[in-house]
Amino acid sequence: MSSHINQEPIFSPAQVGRAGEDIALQIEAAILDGKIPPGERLPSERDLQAQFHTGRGVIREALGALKQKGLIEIKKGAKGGAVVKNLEMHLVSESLALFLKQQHVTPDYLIEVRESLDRTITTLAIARATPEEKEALVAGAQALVQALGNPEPDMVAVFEMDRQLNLLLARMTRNPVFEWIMRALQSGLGSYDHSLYNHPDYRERTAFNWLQTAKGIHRREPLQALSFIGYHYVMLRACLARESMDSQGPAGDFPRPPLEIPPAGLPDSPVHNDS
Amino acid sequence: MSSHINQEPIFSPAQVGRAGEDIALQIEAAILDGKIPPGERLPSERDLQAQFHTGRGVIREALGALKQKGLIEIKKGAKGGAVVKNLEMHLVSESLALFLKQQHVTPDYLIEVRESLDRTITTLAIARATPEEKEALVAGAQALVQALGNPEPDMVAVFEMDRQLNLLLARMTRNPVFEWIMRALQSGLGSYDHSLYNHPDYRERTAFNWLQTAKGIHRREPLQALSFIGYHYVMLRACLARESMDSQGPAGDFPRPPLEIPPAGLPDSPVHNDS
DNA sequence: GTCGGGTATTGGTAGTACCATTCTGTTGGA
DNA sequence: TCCAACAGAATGGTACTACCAATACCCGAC
Repeated sequence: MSSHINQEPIFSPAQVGRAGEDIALQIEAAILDGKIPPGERLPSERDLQAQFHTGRGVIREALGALKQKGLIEIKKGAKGGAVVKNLEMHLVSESLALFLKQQHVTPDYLIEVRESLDRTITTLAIARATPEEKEALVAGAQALVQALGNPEPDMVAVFEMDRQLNLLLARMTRNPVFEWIMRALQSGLGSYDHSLYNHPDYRERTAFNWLQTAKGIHRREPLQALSFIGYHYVMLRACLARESMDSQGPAGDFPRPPLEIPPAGLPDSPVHNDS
Repeated sequence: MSSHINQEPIFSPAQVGRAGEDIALQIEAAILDGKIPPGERLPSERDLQAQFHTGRGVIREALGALKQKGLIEIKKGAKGGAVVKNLEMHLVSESLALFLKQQHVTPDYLIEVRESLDRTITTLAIARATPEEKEALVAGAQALVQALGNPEPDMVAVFEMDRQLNLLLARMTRNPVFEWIMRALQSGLGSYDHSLYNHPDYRERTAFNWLQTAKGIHRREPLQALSFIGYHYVMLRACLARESMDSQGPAGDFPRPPLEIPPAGLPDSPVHNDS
């Protein structure tokens, strides 16, 4: 049953001292070169042990490293073993999240990056997305507004709708790299973004602002869309600032947050609808 | 010699079936909670084996995972062992870079993202970097120009200088997330960027353009700096287009590249020097 | 005081044995 | 004929032992 990799010995015995890493690198290279396509099974640990002329512990260590990187998936039992799988985004995100945790990165940093990315993404989306996608974006934003109109909104669903809207927007750039970075940042930002929907003061304005952004994109009005994007981040920063004050100073009836928030209810009609 | 973690048993025996992961998670949590600060040594593998009531192989697997994540560093010999270290950014970036590699992203996508990122980074760097950093950037660009003035330039050194300039610029934003993304994209872009220095036609212009960019940042002239950034990517795209034509069509004396490149030798004096 | 070797500690590798899980094929009954 | 239950094989997971290799430290000879 060692005929999965039968063309010729892809792998060669490892050097001493770093056998585990060496083997992991060889297998990783074979995977990235496409010699072992996703879905294919690697030989069993005992077969690899024989191929590499090493102990099974070393093989397990190497496979463990690849599993950690997300390159393979290991299943037990007969017909189990290591299967090459497509890298999933969430692993990349996890790696970033780990880094952000240990470095104690404040939300400011993430918000800044996301705002700049959002601006580029919006511009590209206007230029490249199909009318159907733009309409889907507007429809999604309208659904978000509607969901928040409910006096007892399902917040989990709302968060997911927001997330999907962001990803759709990123996808509209026709550049997958934007979507990947966006996903990674989203998992890092996560809860911060949610706080915007948790405050009743910001909730409706945020959703309505999303709708305006979508409409701006649909009308192919970059400057308008960018204005709404900016307003989103103005609100997000103010919301987080208020939250941190709430948690530190004596909660209750302190003055309004330092950053003055424009009044709610941006008119829908003033922006001319005939494009 | 098990007194490094002597307050109380931080760790508890692991459940069966996923002992390795379980142990890795426990240690990781202890590290991220700050119970084991960076620089501290973990108990030896044999001590951990006793604490967790498990085999040494499992311990090695767990430590290997943490090492893979970059949370610890393992040294051999007496007084060796696993020491907690600060997460290095390049490891985190590697995660995204690995993903980009497996997805076979074309250079177009990466270039687009990098250009938009470069523009934001440049703007922020002008606003936030110290004068010393800006001078260092100019000095680095000058060194690059000088290195390429040599008829037989050390290309490896040139690539590294270019890389370092990019990272310095990203660091000047005071936002580590930009540096993270930059590093990830760099390791993905890598060789594409190098082609700019490999073509004699573009080599000097690229370095000179770097110098102009750095000077624009130093003079706090965002629009000028952005113009030079744009020119860099104009050249990069043209260079890659020519390369792909070279490799496909009959190489030799075909017409000039489709995208007309402005003449070399942008004047240094015309931009006013008195800021 | 300095150099050198011995020794203890610790990670790295090899190998074996056994357990747990999963699939597969066979067998026996309805 | 069909289906369910069981036995067996393949494979990863764990445990344990032994030994090798590198490193730091100590101690004695010079």
